[in-house]
Amino acid sequence: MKEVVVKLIAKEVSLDVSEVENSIEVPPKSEMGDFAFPCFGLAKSEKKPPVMIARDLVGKFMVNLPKEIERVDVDGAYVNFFVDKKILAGEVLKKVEEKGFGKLDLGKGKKRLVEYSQPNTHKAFHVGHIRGTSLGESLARIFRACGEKVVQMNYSGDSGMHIAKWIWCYRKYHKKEKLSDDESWIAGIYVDAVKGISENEEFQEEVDKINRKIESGGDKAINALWKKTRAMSIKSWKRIYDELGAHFDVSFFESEFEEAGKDESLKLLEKGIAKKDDAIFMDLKDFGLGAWVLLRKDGTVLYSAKDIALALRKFKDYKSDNYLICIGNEQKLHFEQLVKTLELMGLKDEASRYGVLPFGMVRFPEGKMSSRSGANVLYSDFFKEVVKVAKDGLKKRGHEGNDIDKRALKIAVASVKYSMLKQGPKKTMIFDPRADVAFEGDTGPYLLYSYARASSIIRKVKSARNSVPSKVGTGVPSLSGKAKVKISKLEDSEVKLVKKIDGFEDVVGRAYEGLAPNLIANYCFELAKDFNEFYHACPVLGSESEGFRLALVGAFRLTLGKGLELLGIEKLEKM
RNA sequence: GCUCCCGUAACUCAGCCUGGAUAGAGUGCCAGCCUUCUAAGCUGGAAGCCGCAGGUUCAAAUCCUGCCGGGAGCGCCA
Repeated sequence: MKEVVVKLIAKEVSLDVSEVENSIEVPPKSEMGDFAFPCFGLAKSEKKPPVMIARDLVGKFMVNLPKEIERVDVDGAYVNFFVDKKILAGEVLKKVEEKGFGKLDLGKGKKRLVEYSQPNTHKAFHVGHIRGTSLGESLARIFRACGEKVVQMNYSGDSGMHIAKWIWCYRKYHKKEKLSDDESWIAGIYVDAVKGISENEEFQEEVDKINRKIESGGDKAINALWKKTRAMSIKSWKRIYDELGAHFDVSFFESEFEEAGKDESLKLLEKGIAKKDDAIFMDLKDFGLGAWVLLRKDGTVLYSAKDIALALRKFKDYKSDNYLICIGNEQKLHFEQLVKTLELMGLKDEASRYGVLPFGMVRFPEGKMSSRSGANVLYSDFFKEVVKVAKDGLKKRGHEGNDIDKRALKIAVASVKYSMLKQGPKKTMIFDPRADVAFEGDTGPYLLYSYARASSIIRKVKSARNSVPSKVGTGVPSLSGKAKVKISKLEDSEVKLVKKIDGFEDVVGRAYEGLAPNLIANYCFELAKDFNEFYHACPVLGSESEGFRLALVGAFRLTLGKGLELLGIEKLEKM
């Protein structure tokens, strides 16, 4: 539809097609038209006031209006175009039915590695991880929808000082307690360790000693304890990832990169790329990136060195056009230091393919949801609450059934993921469990509900068709859309919905370019809103335009379904 | 002190990349709508020096500069 308008304008104006295309806008109100062309920019070259240019253009357009355009109008310096809604609706329904709908080729042929989630063993999987996991998963899906080959990668911190602290604390204060895979117990010991060390400086020396023992692998008892507790943490993530619908093609652990990281650091020192004083470090002050320590003064390895080794592994085994890493804001500098170091190592090309998407912290409104793990809120504690709210909601509305727990969980996950994704990734987000887990308005459950409503209509038609097969040809129209549906005069809410559906691929493209799943989330909400307005204004079953409306419901359902998939939110046929 | 991010309605946020027509949602508040496809819904209303001050432009929430306020980071945590 837009192309028709573009062509029409380009013929009369001294701009080329792409310039016209970029300047076309959608008017703020639908009564003003479907497309608008502002004439301000032409004033200079035409040497005429914009208002007059607009008036002249409209005059020219009127002479030979293509059938897709109903009429043109002038409003100040704008030329407004009104398209034929029936033709538009027909085109949109046809487009949605096509196999490749929602698939773009912006990233065709591109290979990408996405690293995200990165939980630490022996520490809490907290709400910040939920944000990162949701973001990374959604991005991976968007990349794929745009034609990229994507490898989803997790990288977990199973080695390092935090492990030493945990083991130190367990052996010193909690030895009598039975090892448990209960998250809050595991996280609690870490918190206890941090507290203990901050109270007595000598304790850090004890921890350092354990750290050296872990790294050298010489102490059998410590090794066994590490192995066992590590496995417990990892086990607890499996359930979390299942619930969150996160998928990883490959999982790496820090412990795999200790040796290589150490070797690489020593090599850098030998080559004079790294420096040594107390510790071995990269001097990046000239680049405004400070100093980046690779090995401690006792020679043990830091996560910086491990990240270098990991990067080399990525380049070697997962050669990609882009290596994206999705991490918390507070680690931004660290990765800038990594990229600069790779550059200094002579890996300029690879370094330039490294991309960092830092996301903001998740905070809670003051005084709420504090937990024994400090400022962090554990995944399990938090989700228990949300699921309960979802289940109560289902019961309150009479949605019983033996799969109520399953549905409550899906609703809870949708709620949390949606509120994590609907905001721009950079922003520090204030997560108010009470508000964000409310299920009304701009929320995940609202999307699920809208989807379920559409599904319900379609179910009704199908069952009607099954029970009265003889009527197929007359009363109940085809759902496949292959049969032509008659489109009579459209209601406003129908037009609105059609136009919104039409905008889906555009949004996917922008989300892809901007690494911004929030655009898709916002779109899904608008789409659902338009559907609900339509749902209210236009009865489907038994109406005169049943055929068209059914097709429209189907198109909506399909589009929202694709949007939810890109967000990594599981659909629900029934609430 | 330096670097990065944020500042839009009472609250939580879109819009800013790529400047255009009276700045949009949701929540909360007020007033309505369930004998009709799921009321987790729909309709209407009140509510804004778009942090402040300059600059660029025919046109600035949007671009530039400075300031103010909040957050994060800045060598042996990850």
